[in-house]
Amino acid sequence: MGRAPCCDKANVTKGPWSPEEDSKLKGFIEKYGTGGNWIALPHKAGLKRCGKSCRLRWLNYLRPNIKHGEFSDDEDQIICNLYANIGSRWSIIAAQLPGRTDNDIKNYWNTKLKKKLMGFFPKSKPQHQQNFSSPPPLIQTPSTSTTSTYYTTQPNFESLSTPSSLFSGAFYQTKNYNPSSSSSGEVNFNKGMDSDFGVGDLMMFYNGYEENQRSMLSGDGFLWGEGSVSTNAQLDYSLEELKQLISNSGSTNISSKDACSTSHSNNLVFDENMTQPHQGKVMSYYY
DNA sequence: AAGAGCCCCAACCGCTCTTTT
DNA sequence: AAAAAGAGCGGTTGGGGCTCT
Repeated sequence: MGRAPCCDKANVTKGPWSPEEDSKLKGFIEKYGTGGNWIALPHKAGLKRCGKSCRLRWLNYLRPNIKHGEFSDDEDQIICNLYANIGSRWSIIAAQLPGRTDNDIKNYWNTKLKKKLMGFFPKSKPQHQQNFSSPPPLIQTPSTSTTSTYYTTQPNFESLSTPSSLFSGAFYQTKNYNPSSSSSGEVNFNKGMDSDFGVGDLMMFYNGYEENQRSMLSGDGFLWGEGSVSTNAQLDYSLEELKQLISNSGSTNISSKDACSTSHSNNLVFDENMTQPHQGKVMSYYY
């Protein structure tokens, strides 16, 4: 038996929101809150909209302190860094960028940032590659007001200085790597870790050469692949310089530097002490 | 000036996860 | 413990606006 629809699809308005609808929704939520029930909210607010649609509209557009418009270089860096570490976990990435929504970041990544970064990648594999015979090193960095906990295969991306430095490490998205959230706002990366190994799809970038590989996720939460990961050619350009390079030339001809930066500019921290029964180490994310 | 093609982004869809009954 | 309901997430789409020819 299929699941009942969340709303009567025949009797709900779809498409762009009108100013009247916006003001009704905004006014209602400001006065009464969401009541923890989005499904019932449109009826109470006098809107012919699906609850999910109301939620989306509120979260992505109407709620206070939403930031629209140009992303700053700092925001670019944070997005790139987190994407390189955790993949398309937009909600988690959005939590690091006050005022930005997951939808915004997702759109920005898909339409602009990805292209901006890809524009730098040569179409050939790098000369030097390094095989992982053991789990990759962890990053431990001081945190600011927010703390994220992930693991990475790359020592760090120095200030996210350039696209190629961003992606010279493993660039992965694995099906077994799904953070779950608790009501306290803590996200635990413990799914799929009950067994000793999980196998997921690993996407890797060899300084621009993209390919899918199989990856292994061990019981203690480390991920490493069967393939190799580029470690060369970090480019210490500022984002502004990169933008200039993009605009100046379609072909990139950038001298390489050491790929492995040693400074720790991000705020990803691995808490080795956090464990859960039967589930090995836990990756935690606080915000 | 007009048509075609492209780009961007708001919104939808369908799925999984969490909570409630 | 199981089922149902609700919340949240990520992928995808469609249309409006912009740019190019």
